[in-house]
Amino acid sequence: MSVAKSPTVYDVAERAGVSIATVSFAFSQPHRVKDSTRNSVLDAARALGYVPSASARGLAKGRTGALGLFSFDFLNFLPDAEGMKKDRAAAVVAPNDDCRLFPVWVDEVQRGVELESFSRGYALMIGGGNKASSERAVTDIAGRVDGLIIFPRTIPADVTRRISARIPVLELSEPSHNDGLHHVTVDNADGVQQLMEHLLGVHGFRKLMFVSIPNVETEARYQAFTAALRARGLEVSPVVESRPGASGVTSELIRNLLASGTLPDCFVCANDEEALVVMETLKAAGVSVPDQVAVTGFDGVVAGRLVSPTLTTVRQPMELMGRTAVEILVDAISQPVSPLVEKQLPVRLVVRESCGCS
Amino acid sequence: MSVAKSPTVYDVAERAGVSIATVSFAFSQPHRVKDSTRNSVLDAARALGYVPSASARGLAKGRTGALGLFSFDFLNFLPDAEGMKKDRAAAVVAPNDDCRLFPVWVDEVQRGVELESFSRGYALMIGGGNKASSERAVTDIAGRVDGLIIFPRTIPADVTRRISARIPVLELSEPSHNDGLHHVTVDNADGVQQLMEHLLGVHGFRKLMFVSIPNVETEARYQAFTAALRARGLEVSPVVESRPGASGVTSELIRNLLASGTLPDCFVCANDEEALVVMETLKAAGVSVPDQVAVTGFDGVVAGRLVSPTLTTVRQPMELMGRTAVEILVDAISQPVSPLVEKQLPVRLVVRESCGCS
DNA sequence: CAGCCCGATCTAAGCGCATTGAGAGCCTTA
DNA sequence: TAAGGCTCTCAATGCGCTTAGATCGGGCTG
Repeated sequence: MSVAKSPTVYDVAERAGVSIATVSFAFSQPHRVKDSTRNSVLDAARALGYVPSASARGLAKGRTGALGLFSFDFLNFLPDAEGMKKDRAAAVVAPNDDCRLFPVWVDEVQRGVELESFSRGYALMIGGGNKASSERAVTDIAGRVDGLIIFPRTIPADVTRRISARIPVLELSEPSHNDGLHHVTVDNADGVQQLMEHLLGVHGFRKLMFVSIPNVETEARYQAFTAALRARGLEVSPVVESRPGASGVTSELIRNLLASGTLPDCFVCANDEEALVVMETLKAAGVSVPDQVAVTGFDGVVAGRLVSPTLTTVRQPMELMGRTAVEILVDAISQPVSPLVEKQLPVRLVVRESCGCS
Repeated sequence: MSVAKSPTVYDVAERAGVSIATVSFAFSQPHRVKDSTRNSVLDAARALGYVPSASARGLAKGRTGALGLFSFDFLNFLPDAEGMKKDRAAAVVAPNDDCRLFPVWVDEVQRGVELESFSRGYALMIGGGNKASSERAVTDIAGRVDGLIIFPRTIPADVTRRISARIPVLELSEPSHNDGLHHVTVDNADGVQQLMEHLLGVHGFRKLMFVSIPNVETEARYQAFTAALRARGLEVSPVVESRPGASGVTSELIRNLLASGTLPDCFVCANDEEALVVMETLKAAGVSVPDQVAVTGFDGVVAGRLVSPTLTTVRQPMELMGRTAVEILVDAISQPVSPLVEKQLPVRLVVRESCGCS
């Protein structure tokens, strides 16, 4: 409210009858200042309502004391977001209760990043933005922090390269050769192998199809999928390619399979999001899951526990991924010449109903 | 990785053969610079990997372009957090699958804050910290932003007062007289009234007990609770006082009620968190919900949909609360002498199983 | 052709803090 | 008593950027 110019070190110094250096020391290096002096400085600061400017501090120290997380652009990413924004009134009365929109895995990772940052004394700067302003948005937040975490496939390589010359940058993705970034990811191959052992061994499925948006993450999962099939001498069907948000494509493919009577025993989806679309499509087509066909996912998002049947999946340790990322960045910040770190975390099979287990 | 000092406006200016002012203009006021000049500046910036320093910019402009959100201290707030941290290995294999810990309502509000901030071109600074360093932590983030959002009962009044003299501050709580803060809250009274109409009208309950940690929010809900009872001439039992995280207290009280055979028709809980504790306690005591006693909550968190029976509750428009908060702050930032805003948002009854509906 | 105006660019002065090197007292020690 | 060693404090400088005001060439007008 009050528009009074906010007090600075100068004001505090004057009121306490000392120099600004002493004020600064009183806060940052208490032992260098006599007790009585420090107290009078702190009193003056309190009386004036002094709040140190992080901008000035950051500029002077060459560090901001904050970490950055560049998030997906939910405004474009989430199918309903635009509609929700347009129809604000509707949102009031019928708030978004769709767990496919929140929390997604990004949110769980973010929670881990938050917790670990706070406990290490860093503030967290979260950025996001629409595609159009993407580069602007990311350099904007890069300029505010001492280290940056980014989600896979959100930022062009040349931009991350430029930023990583300034501060350490960690991407939550499979290591990419010589990209100058730290990496934290999960053991995709092992996860799929655990899953396939269950599907092939316990359920005895023989005909399985992989559903995926092709990218680096899903590629690793697909390789493990085909390897498991080949190891048992089973046939490998072509991938069912879906597209983000475009459930139309997936549903058309599934309808074709239905029409030709070539439905597999199980749809192995590259992630939970896909799996939920597939399940919805099957339900709409009157196909029973898991009686007529099984469905599995990968990630372990909350939505998978809310659908019926509940989703069998491979759970990623998302909070831990976030914490680990912070840990690596903090180390890199304190030791600027340390080598790039690439860490792979374990995953865990979560058997629920959609594979045919009860 | 590279420890090369990162380039500044000076470097860019030199390479482009212009003054630093021109570099600055090329970015912030493109129309003031001739096209050819601007291009050569941008080329130079790109070639050097220039990333503007937000600290310097913030200092020069007197604004940071970021909003702040001061979060609960989850490290102390969440019962399991400490254990999880200690046993990191366990967290890897058995990550936290408990929806009572995530997402809680705070997280949903945060999502709204994020989305609205991004779409308005603000970055979001998230702060948190342990109680010991609370004041330090909050002034730290206050020093980094142009406006601050805080959750109820997280920060002492004298601290918020001091900060609000510097930047606009909004608390997500019932307005408190003359505290110098903006407020966004929900219509607690209306929510409870909708709920009570359902419980008294549809279900015909006559004996209801209120379960609560007493504070400003729950007080408003309790008042509406007693008002509804009195309006129908029903008796008002004393509040069952619970304590955060201390399910022991609640369960002891409930056990007493059981022993004395004075179980009510329904436990009306001040929020979902309480309700989940009550349901768990009842289940442990072998009492069937909703057959022997009904339970209701308030908030509409995800966990309420995952328990069995699913939780009847009053849903707050959490994402909208976050968005609204940002909206108010952004206005306040652009018009420093505007009056304090207090906004109340509508809520909605969500009837599920725990009240006895199917 | 002098006088103006205007666009494009530059010069210079901070923004609020951290930090270095030096000064001012004061206490020890020889 | 002088010299040396402390402790506490200060003056001064720079961090990288924005921006008001000055400058400098044209192009126009009369």
